[in-house]
Amino acid sequence: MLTVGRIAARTGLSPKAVRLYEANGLIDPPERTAAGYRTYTDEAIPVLGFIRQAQALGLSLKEIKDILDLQRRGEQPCGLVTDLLDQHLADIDRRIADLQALRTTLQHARAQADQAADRGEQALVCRIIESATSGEGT
Amino acid sequence: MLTVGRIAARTGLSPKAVRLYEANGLIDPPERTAAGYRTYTDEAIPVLGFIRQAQALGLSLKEIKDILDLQRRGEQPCGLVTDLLDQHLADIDRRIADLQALRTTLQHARAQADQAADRGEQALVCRIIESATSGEGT
DNA sequence: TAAAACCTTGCCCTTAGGACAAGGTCAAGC
DNA sequence: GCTTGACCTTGTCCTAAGGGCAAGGTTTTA
Repeated sequence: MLTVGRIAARTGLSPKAVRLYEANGLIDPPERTAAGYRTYTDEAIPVLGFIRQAQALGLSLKEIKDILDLQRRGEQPCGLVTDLLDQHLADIDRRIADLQALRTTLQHARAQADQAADRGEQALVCRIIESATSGEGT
Repeated sequence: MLTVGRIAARTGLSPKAVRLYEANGLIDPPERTAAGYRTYTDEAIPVLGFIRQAQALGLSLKEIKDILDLQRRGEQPCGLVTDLLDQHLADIDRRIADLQALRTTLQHARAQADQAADRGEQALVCRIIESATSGEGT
């Protein structure tokens, strides 16, 4: 009997995650035993694998659901998928740039630390942070 | 009267954020008017500015609180600050590397899209995602 | 004096589950 | 047949850092 724990183990997910995908409409609710246990068929395995892949590409559960919904309605989701991939690519570029700017700011702040340590200075809290004049968050 | 809205505007924060910092112990609870309005003194302004700076460097509220607690106890927080900065620097390097790997994977997946579009293929959902064989999350 | 603009607390919402509780159920061994 | 351990069920609370809204009280301005 392919219970939630077993199918989770087979797809590298946690049982909780599998139930969450069901609750969020990414996978169809499986049959239940008389006692209420979820019983999956092998058909569910590749769908869960797909979800894992898509998540690894940075897609959110909602985006993955939209893709799966399209496909379940018999439409070809490739257009949506390419759009999403393009968006995420642009987003990742932005985030990399932000992190690199932050890295520079942090390094600058860190460099002040040693100098300040020598002089035993202190400003409001620690000159190290206050001297970091321009920093954009993630 | 320096109300929460005014001090928030003066420090570039939202009133909600200022109240949150108070609830989380980053700033001291200010005096209240008879009606219960928070009334700040000018002394609170640089502290809020410090919080903003530290956040811009990627520190969490909890980390910032630890720094401020040290300082309020009269100890010099520079040691903690340098430790935190070093940790965040290493963390940022990891995240940049992860994002760059993800970017490569995404680009690979995206490149498949156009080819698949030509052939009108479809796999489980869309070959685009399933062909992205190795992808590590953020 | 009346209305606009501000303040108060409290609650629900966001992501993608993790941890835990209380209780029911299945599989194995004796 | 029965026990025990491993598994399942639902439900709740928790994460970070607030945003948004509601109901109601206050201050300020016209």
